[in-house]
Amino acid sequence: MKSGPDIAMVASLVGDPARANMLTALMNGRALTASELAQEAGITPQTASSHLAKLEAGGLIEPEKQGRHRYYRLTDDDVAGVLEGLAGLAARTGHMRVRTGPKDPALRRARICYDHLAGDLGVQMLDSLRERHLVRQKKQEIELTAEGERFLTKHLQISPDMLSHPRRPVCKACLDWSERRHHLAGTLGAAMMQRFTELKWAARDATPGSRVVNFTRTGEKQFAALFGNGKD
Amino acid sequence: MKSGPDIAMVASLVGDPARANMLTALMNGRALTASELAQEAGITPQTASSHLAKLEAGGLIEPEKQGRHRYYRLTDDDVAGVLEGLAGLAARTGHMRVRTGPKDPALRRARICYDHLAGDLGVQMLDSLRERHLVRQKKQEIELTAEGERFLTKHLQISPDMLSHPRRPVCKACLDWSERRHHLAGTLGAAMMQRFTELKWAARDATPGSRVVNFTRTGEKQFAALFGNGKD
DNA sequence: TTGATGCTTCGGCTATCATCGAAGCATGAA
DNA sequence: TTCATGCTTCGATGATAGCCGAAGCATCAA
Repeated sequence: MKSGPDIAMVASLVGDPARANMLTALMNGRALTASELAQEAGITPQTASSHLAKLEAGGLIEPEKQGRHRYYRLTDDDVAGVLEGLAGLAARTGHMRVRTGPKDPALRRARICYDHLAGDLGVQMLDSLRERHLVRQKKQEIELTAEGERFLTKHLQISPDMLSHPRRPVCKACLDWSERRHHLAGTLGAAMMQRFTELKWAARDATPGSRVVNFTRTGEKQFAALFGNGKD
Repeated sequence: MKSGPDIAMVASLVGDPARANMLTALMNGRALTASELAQEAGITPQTASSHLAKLEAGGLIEPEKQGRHRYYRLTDDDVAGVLEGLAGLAARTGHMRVRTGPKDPALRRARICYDHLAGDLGVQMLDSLRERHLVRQKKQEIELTAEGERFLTKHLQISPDMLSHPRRPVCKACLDWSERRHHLAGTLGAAMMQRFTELKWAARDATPGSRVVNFTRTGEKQFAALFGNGKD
């Protein structure tokens, strides 16, 4: 007996246009919120919720809860590989797809996420802190090391005492919207962003509602000196 | 704008259980007839016809007409690769599938296809003829070489004059049912099969309706001496 | 020719499933 | 607390598509 669903089961998940749009939106590795995926697929949040539950049950995507948002990402590279394969088959039979263009590059580079720095530079900063053992990260848990405390005091005039808060962690990994990686949240993330502003290294964009963060020329140099990865 | 179907289009093709069963049946590379695929999927020929048309339009399978049969095979290895990927994703989420067991081994080994030899030995014979340049093959077109004519006369007492027929080609590639490869049809294929019978190398199985061809012990040796590939 | 087999097309039935409105939770802010 | 936001569940609707019976071609055999 042919038995159960097997490949038809997982293929039918990808077979729905709305779900396929969501999955392709996740193809670049970024994790997106449920609402963003709904908009990406052109459907209402209710419908998207139903689709996301199915995709998750099918093992194609994994959720990560973040405040009142719910981020979804592809389970792993195997899923992305199969999607690429399907795209390849579709492309050669003439079923091309118009790729949704890249978003605002400034938004990708640096922006405000709640009250801390996100985007390319935000991810780069946490990477740098981790590599130099100024913080220790286990999944979403981030801990400031003694070496890290000294670093903050010396270079940014941030004392560890300032960071304690009754209901908010000092450090926290926050999933980045434009990158697939984490950046630094928590009271430390907020304090650092505030310090960057005070030092006139960066400022939020003047446009109302914009989340873009503009770095000054000297600010960018200072930032790169502290957290640079040598690429810039 | 999200534009058209893209991966959802091709994924939905695989997403239907009946079509998925057909495709998995084709995964081993063999080409199957429409009716066989219908049986494999557990549906009526009409329904299967509709599915096969869609799969063909989607570029997943390719037809090869053969008499009143219509053989289908996967378009290429890319398709098989994507199917394997999907199977992998399905397997790890617990959606295993019971593989359909192998068919009658005797039928696979040697059988009558219309009036010529098919099965493992039939494919092996054409392979041998091709390797030794006794025939030249381009796709389904097969041509007997001068060297081939001498070979036939010497070893099987088949003269080229016997083979001409007003409406039937001397040589023709015929798609094998148990192998994915071609075997030799045409008046030459028929003449060779007839000669094997006359020489008492082989005989059709006594069971009525059976297409199995039984080789005698000496017949198998003689056959292997002429067309062997060294494996037996 | 007549009959048989393999496959396709047509028409209608049915069931599945995507979709959205409305309401219900959960989290965070004031 | 009260309000707002993000997401989910429930219920009903509507359209897509798989399915089969019947009939129509095409191929092969006698």
